[in-house]
Amino acid sequence: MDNKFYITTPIYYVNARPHIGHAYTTIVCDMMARRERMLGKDVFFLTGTDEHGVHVERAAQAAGKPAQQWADEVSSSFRRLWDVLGLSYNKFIRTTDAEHKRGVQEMFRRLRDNGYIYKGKYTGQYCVFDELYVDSAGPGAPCPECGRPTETVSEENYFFKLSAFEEKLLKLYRDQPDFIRPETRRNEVASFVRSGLRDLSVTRSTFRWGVPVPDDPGHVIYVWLDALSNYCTAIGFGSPDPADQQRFQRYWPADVHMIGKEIVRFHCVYWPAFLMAAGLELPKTIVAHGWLLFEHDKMSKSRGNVVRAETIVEAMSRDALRYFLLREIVFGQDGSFSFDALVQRYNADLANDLGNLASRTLTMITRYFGGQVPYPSPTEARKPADDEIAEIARRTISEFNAKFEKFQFSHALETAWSLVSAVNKYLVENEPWTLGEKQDDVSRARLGTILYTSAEALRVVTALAHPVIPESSARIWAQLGLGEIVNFKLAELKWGQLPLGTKIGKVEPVFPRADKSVVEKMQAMEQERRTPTVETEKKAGAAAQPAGRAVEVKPAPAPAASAAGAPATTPAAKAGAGPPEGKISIDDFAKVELRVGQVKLAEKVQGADKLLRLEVDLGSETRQVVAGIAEAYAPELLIGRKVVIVANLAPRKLRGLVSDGMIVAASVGEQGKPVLAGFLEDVPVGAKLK
RNA sequence: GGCGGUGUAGCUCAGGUGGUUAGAGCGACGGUCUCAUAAUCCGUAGGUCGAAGGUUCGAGUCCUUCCGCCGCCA
Repeated sequence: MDNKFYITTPIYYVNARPHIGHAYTTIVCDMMARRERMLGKDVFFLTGTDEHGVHVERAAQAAGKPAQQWADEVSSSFRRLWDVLGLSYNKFIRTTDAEHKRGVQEMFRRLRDNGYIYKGKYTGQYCVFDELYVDSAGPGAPCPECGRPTETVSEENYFFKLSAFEEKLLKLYRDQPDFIRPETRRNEVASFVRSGLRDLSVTRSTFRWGVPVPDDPGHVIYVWLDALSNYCTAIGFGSPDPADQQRFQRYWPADVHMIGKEIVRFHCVYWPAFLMAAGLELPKTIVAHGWLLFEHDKMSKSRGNVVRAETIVEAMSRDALRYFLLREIVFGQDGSFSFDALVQRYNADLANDLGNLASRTLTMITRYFGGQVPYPSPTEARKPADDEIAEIARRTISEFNAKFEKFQFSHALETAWSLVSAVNKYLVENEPWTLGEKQDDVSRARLGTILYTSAEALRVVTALAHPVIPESSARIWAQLGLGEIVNFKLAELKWGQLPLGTKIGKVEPVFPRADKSVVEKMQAMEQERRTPTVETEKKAGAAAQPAGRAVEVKPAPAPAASAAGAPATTPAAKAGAGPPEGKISIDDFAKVELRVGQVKLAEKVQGADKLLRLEVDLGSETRQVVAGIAEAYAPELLIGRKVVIVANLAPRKLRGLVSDGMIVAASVGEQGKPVLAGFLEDVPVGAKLK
């Protein structure tokens, strides 16, 4: 078997700045890359940025910058973050790189030469915002992605014969069950393909910011074909240079494409179809992880927090963040992040368990044996407890590796920590400190055995955990007197390799305990860094969707950005010279347009217990508003009622319905029962509140 | 609406092919030790395993229906 390992992150779309969700994806890959390197593989770890498309063009425009300059700036902010996090990527690709563009054109040519591209005419609905053709929809129908009205267009495009791959893809999913992980994603993809594939439009002529189609520069290549090709172009595909070609031969196909669950379809349907059409090998496996959600901060008013990785690194450490993400979140599922959970996990596992084990073990070796790893007694001073630890360690190594192979990172770490617990218990039960007071030979031999056992177990855990906590594990390793951990061959790890008589290094705490003030510090840092520009999330500011452009439909961080997310979660705008902490200025309030409206129609939303669809007359116009008040108000009782509407809230889609505005209500009691705002005197429809 | 998944202690999760009193970690509470980062270690927490039926000598573990949540698709 060949000895290479090629792993990729998605390339991140540069219409928004990086946040902890992007960091999560990339950290997982970094950890896997480090582990494979430790196992002796020739690793190529790729990440980068996706920089074409109308969103970028638009974001740059809003910022008053040329598209390339905008892309340069955002791309470098990603790169900076990866460097702050100490990630070990081998290459950072940008889709605006000349080599990449050349490679994409080569990919297009191959598809065309192999007969999978044809020119056709599309007439139908198109969402300009998402660059998306909406099939089987009438004029003006809402975009399924963003809810904005679609436009009717008729244009000539190049199409890819995706329909020709239906059977081949289904066969692929059958024959290679690990092609898509986890299984639930594979089921989704298979059922999608089974329902029939349409040919895919793979060029656009409505904007310029992209890779031109070879021999037909009036068209640019659709962003997905452009973006996905990065996995090949980054390692030399499409280059005339023999060295590049050799590199491509060496590393392709990818061993792992790591992606977020929102871009599964593109990677598991389109990408393999493109590759088959181009006559290239398919990646070994595509792994979709879940999203990182942010818990509401219970100590203050509920509000959505977008946490930045830099804050955690600065207030705690890189390893604290890495450990948390990999241990706390069950890989593949959505996970929730909170500062409290982070600190708690750090203290419990890293400071109290592992850190303290290192500290107590190494201190005793220093004190009782002058800093030299003692000899374990072969016979007389040996007890069953010592062999039990050795046995647990052996089991831990194999279980840890098995879980890792199955991408069960959190469970693997749990397994490793069970060894830490066992050793802490072993120390209490065997009381080496009591033996340390005695000078007789038997006591000395017993003491040596105990401390050797403890130190050796510490070594095993440290080696296993190194990919996850590279810096602190390196320090423990050095304190054990073992030199550079990166030189260690993980494949050879087994019990009993700690050299006897090793002179241990200077002992110092690796994981200083974090107290509550660290949480406050991080919260304050986030508060401070939060700019007046509110970058909102699609899903009520709750989900950080790390990887995909498909859902990164945020507007650029433009000056006048308004909240498009959950109305209740708008963080207080804060500027250096602004109003006092927690207050807003009259100007801020003036941004909110509140108007009196009259309910003309109210009905339950199918399939949603809490939602009502309302049509509200605002005087000048009638709006559709979807409100979560069905449990408190019967629809028929609302008709004719005058309510207060937030009139300038960006439209949002709920259960497939566009909600254009928000109804104002008090939230009462623990259940947050809504009580609609109203007036004691009669007021005209359309009146503005101020 | 179709398909798929899921619902186990306060929280996060384990619980192949059904079998004694349903588990772990964290948190909480009480206690202990003192080598160690006020860490470790021990004990306690009494969860109708979403609900109701069914199959079975026996079901968290299989079947049916219902409810909740989630995903994909339409």
